[in-house]
Amino acid sequence: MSSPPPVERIPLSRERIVVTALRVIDERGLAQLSMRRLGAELGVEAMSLYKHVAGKDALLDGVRELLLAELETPAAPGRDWADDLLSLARRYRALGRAHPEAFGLLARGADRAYVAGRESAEAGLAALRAAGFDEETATYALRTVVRFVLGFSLIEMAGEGAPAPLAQDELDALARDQPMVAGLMRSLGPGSEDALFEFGLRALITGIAAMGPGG
Amino acid sequence: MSSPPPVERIPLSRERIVVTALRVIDERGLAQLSMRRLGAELGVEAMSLYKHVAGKDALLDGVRELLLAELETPAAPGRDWADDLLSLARRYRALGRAHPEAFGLLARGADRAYVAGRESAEAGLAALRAAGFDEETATYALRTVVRFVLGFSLIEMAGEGAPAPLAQDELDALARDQPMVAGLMRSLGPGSEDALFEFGLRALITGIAAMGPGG
DNA sequence: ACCTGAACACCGTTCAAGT
DNA sequence: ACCTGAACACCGTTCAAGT
Repeated sequence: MSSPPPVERIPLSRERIVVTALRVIDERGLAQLSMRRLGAELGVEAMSLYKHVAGKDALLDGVRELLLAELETPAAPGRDWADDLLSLARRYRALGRAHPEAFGLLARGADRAYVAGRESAEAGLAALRAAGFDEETATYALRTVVRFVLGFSLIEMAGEGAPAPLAQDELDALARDQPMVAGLMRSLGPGSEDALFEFGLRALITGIAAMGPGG
Repeated sequence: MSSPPPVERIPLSRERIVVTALRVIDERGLAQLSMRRLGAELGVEAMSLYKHVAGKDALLDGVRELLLAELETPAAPGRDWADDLLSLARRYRALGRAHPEAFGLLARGADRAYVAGRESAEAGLAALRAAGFDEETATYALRTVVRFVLGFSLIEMAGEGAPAPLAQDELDALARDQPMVAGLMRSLGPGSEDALFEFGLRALITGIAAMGPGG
């Protein structure tokens, strides 16, 4: 009876810490995440976090896992292997668009993406084998698509808002000496990312098809 | 006569600072580069650097330019557009292998790569146009290859030495539920990067060829 | 058991002062 | 003109002390 009312404060836990870290990154940017700020966000001193995560690197490992957990949706099986790979690639890029500030974390330890997306990956490999690809070619095909989309998105998300800050004299020299490159530079910018992604993905799938049993 | 012997000390300059910064990154890693350490390396207090570079971000801009300047070699024209694109891609990846620690800087402001590699880029575009590709398709083809190789290398260089630190229980679950993905995981590692790169590049070129006038 | 305060060894950057 | 010293507002992390 004389004890105080139940405290509002939810106890710290690794999960609460990691979820809050991702939210801070989403809202303020990766560079703004510090142990001290994260502690403040949780109503706690920074030093308390160390009871639940080994350090900042371990915290970022947790954020990466959380991110990749979002990748896997109950992927409906596609009509064929090409459909499966297109779907996997597009869901990957959508993850980047949902968390552009955090996406850079996925550059390191990219192999964990296969565990996170294991159901989609298994379906993709099965579809490739069913179409007559041998094990090695099927493996390379899937790894190539994953590498492409991860690399593509990393650069896209890192580029955010820095289109082409070239000095005027550089642009003039370019227009004089390499006019086609100058034309290409003008086409750069966020507006062309969707088309570029689909172009590259289509080229890759076409090229992979040519390496299969029928190619 | 009474003046001291000419000082050994070379005066600071933006170029000396940037060149030294790249050396520090190459030798000790990007995370180890600080204004204070760089000053020490140059025999100067950190604060003196601010007379020559606006800040750490401007310094890293300079390092990126220095890096990209290495990309351009007097590229002998290839036999055809596919040859030109293959050569550009391989020189890009070689740059990554030469400076794995610094390569991550190229994720941001990736468009500057076209200026740095402008001679190769112009040659590639010219070869595509000569083969009958229209301007838009030629532009997308070149941009796709550049994006692919930059993204591929970024992930490769960021991965350095972290093959697949999966826990045993994760591996067991994977072998049970997604055996093909488990097989794929075993194939990961630095030893397969060359083959993966060539596979992806070949697929991409094949797919691009199929989008050209003869496809 | 869980959280805190103080401390350590660092950061990037500014600015008045020295030479 | 060029460099420095001291300072400011931060970092990640450790550890003895508090509750």
